[in-house]
Parts: sequence; C-alpha cells; structure tokens
Amino acid sequence: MSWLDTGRIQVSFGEQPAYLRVAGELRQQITNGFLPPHTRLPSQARIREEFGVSDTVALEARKVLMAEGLVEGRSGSGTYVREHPAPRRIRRSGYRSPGERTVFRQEQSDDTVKGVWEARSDQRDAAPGIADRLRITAGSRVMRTRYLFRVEGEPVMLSTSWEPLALTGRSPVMLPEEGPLGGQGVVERMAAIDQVVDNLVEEVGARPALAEEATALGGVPGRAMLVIARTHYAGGRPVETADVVVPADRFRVTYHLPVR
Amino acid sequence: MSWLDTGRIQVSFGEQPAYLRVAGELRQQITNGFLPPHTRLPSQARIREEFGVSDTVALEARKVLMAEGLVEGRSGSGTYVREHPAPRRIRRSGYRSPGERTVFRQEQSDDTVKGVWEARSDQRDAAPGIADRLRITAGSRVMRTRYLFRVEGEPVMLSTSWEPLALTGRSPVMLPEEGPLGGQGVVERMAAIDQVVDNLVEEVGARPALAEEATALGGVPGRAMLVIARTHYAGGRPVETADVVVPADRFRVTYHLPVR
DNA sequence: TCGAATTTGTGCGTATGTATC
DNA sequence: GGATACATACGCACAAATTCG
Repeated sequence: MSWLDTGRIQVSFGEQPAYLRVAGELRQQITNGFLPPHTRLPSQARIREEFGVSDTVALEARKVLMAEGLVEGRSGSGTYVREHPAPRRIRRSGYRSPGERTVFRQEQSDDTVKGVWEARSDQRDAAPGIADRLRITAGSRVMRTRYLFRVEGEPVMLSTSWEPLALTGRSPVMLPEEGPLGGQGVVERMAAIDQVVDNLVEEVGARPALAEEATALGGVPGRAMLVIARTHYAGGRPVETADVVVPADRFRVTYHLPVR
Repeated sequence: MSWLDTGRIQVSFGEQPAYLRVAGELRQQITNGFLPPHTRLPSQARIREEFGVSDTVALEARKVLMAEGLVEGRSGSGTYVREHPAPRRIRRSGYRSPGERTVFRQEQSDDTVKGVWEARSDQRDAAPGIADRLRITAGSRVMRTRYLFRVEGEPVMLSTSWEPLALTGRSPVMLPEEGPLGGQGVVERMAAIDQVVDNLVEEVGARPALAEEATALGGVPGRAMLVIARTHYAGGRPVETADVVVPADRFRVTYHLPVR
C-alpha cells in the first residue's frame, strides 16, 4: 500500500548505496583534475538534479567527501575542493648532524623554514603511561616540558617531554631550556651528566585531536593528528621520553633505514 | 504556521548540535566504563526516547561514534562498544631477521599472531605519483600487486606494491607471489636479479580512509588510517615502492634507531 | 523450521537556522 | 535585503540481517 500512496521508488542497483556511488563519481572528478582545488562542487540541489537522487543522498555523498578531507563545506557559500599541500617532512635517521642541535631542528629538520618555539617546564608526578615509558615507578617526580613550535608565526607542532628527576635533579641540565646547555638537544644535555644516549625508539601513531590540542594548533577537535612517542635511551635505560603532536594532513615522518 | 501545524519544535541550546550532545553523553558512558566493551548501545529507538530526540539525531549520533571507532554497528543486531585493544606494533628497523621472510611478517612483525594474505597482481601504467617514487617516467609499465592481510580471519591491513617492469619484466621474479621465490620478501627477490637492496625509506602519514579502504577493512569512510609509503633502494635506485594502510586506532609503527 | 519482532542501514521529503554572496 | 547554500533537524518507509520464541 504505502509505496502506492506515496509514489516513492527505491531502486536497488545491487552493488553499492546511491550516496557512495555519487561520492565516487565526484571523487573521480576531483582526483582526475576535472574539479581542481578551490573550485566549487555542484550544490546539493544541483547534485540532486544531475545525478537524479534525493536531497539526502546528495547530502550523504558530500559528507563522505568531507570526511575524507577532499572537500570542505562552507556554510552559505558552497562545497570547495581542498588544496592538498605538500606535507612537511619530519626527517629521522637516528644520528644527528652537528647543525641540528636544537630540539626544534631535531624534530623539524626542514632547512628551508625557520621556526621558533616557546617552552614551559614544571615538576609533577609521573602518570602511569609516562612512568611505563621511562621505566620508573608511577608517581615518581619528573620534569615535564611543553613546547609550542611556530613556523612563520603559525603554531604547527606541540611537544611534551618528560625526564626523570631522579636523573637530572640537582644538575645543571635539570631545566631543558635554561642553564649553560639550555635549548640544546637531549643527547648533549644528557652527555653533560654522563648519560651517553645511544638509542632512540619512536612510535608513530595517529588519533583524533584532543580539544586542547585543537585549540593550540587552530583546528577542530577530532582532526587527525600524528603522534610520535619518542624515547631516548642511554645504555638501555630510558632518559627522556616525549610526545610530538602535529596535524596529520600537514606532516609526514620519514625514516631512512639501512638494510642488513 | 508550519511549526504550529506540525507541532515540531527546534530548541537551540546555543552551544552544540543535538547529535553531538547525544554522542558526547554516550561517549562519556563508554569511556568511564558504564558501557564496557562488547555491550550494546541503546538502539536507535531507545536513544530517541531516552534523549527526547528525533530518529535522525539518534542516527547521526551513532554515526559520530562509529566514525571515531568507539562503536561498531551490526546490521540487524545492534551497535556494540568496541574492544580497545592495545595497538598492534609494526616494528621496523631496516634489517630483517632470517625468520621474517614473507611480506606479511616483514610488515607485521608480530610474532604472537599468525596472519594470512591474499594478493592480486596486474600490469599497468605508472601514475605520476608512483612514477615519481620509482624515479621512472610516468606511464611506464609497472607490476602492481595488491594485498589484503587478515589476522584470525579479520582483514586488518591493505598494501599495494609497485615494481618497474623495466627491472623485473621477463625475469622469474616478475610476479611477486608466484615462481620459485613467490611470497618471499622484496630483498630476496631483487637479489635473484642482482639487485642488492641496501636502503629503505619509509614515510609515515595519516589520512582519512577512502571509501574503498573502509569497505575492505570494515570501517566507515573518514576513519583515520596510518599510511606507510615504503621504498626499497638498490644502489640508490628505487626498485620497489608500496603503500601500507592500516587503521590508525589499532596500529603503531615503531622505529628503533641507533644514535650517532 | 518457521515466522514475527527488532535493529541497522539506506533513502525520501520537508522545514528551518544561519552564513555568505 | 534577497538569493543561495550549507547544516541541522523532524518524520517516515523499507530492505536486509539478526534474534528469538
């Protein structure tokens, strides 16, 4: 009865939902350049007409493309193809050249741009996860230092570093950004207290941005972030660990590895 | 008139949309353990009643949680809280132990679980991006092999490999998964045609899942994926490049690097 | 074994708020 | 101000999968 009453028709194409088909065709037009960056997609009403689908399907299709980061909806204006900027590379290879002494350069390693950073240190009890990484008992005191890196004034990277105070306490390098070796790298600072850093482990993952991170880096909560959990070891013992957080759509981490 | 006719009410709480509020409350219940893994969320109808919202809002709220990977919808059954397993580690260090000879183990490197994979190869013209990575001219013929890896039957990893046919064509290792060295690693296969792989570059990034990937790995479009773009070099010349794609919430890539 | 009820997933039409042009 | 377009929201219909008596 009901379909007679309303005259609604649902045609099954057997394969995939209509909104995925529409999204696919639009994606095609974007990736093959027919819809270059900054151009406007057909409006919801146009999609409805051109593809012969309903408003809902047109909306869902746009949502898929937005979720994929291909397009960006601007309320009242349109849906626009996003520029896909060449991502910055964070280059890692274990050793560091003499020119790369600062924390920023160590992580940035991009010679062409100059960055500045702010840092703030405080002492706190180690949270279980951090204690685990530093292989100390949870609740031990650690020096936490938070960094905000900027490139051309724009904040692009967050970093939080933890060092066990049992190691650095009452030494000249207790505060990473102060003293004679202030602002130098972990390797140099640890060398000053006879800790020879010989190994480095980095865990790369990704997760949605925390609200705080989104605020600091000027994005929306939920934006994908790359997280590098890095730990420096001296003779098998962790001497420092840090989380480096960058927007996933603007960064890549590259590793150069010898084979054999 | 209209709102009087229908009795529809749209109350603006000024802050955030209703579907985000509902999603937030459900997320709260999940993260604080009130809704532990494997339990069922209230059905769409229940959400509608309990939160006093419409069907659409309840649906959108569920979609948000699904996009975040917190829950998983099973058609006809319910929406279930996902287990949040400790992320699998993909361990990388450049060299490979003799036991890690297969592609899967090379990428998986998780001794505790056993995986199987399917592969399909075809020949095609190199797309510009791939040609760039292989340092060949765009349009050159390449052998493309696509892998789907499963752990305990569940698909968890996608990988696409490209090799220049100018290198492997008319050799016994032209097809990665066939012939005497079929299924062996890139290093072994290249050695068979006198290409000594000595370097490996990996670029780790993250991006939202393409619809196709989401389908293959059982997620929703937009879910964050880790992408490892890996290139093998023999004497400075690229001999193979591949994209490895895994869900970001279930994997970490770990690199062990010597210092100095 | 069968069938009814439930639930998700997809889809339709419409209304309204609000940002942009 | 008016037109356009996106974002959110309401209500409903139906297919497919699942569950359960």
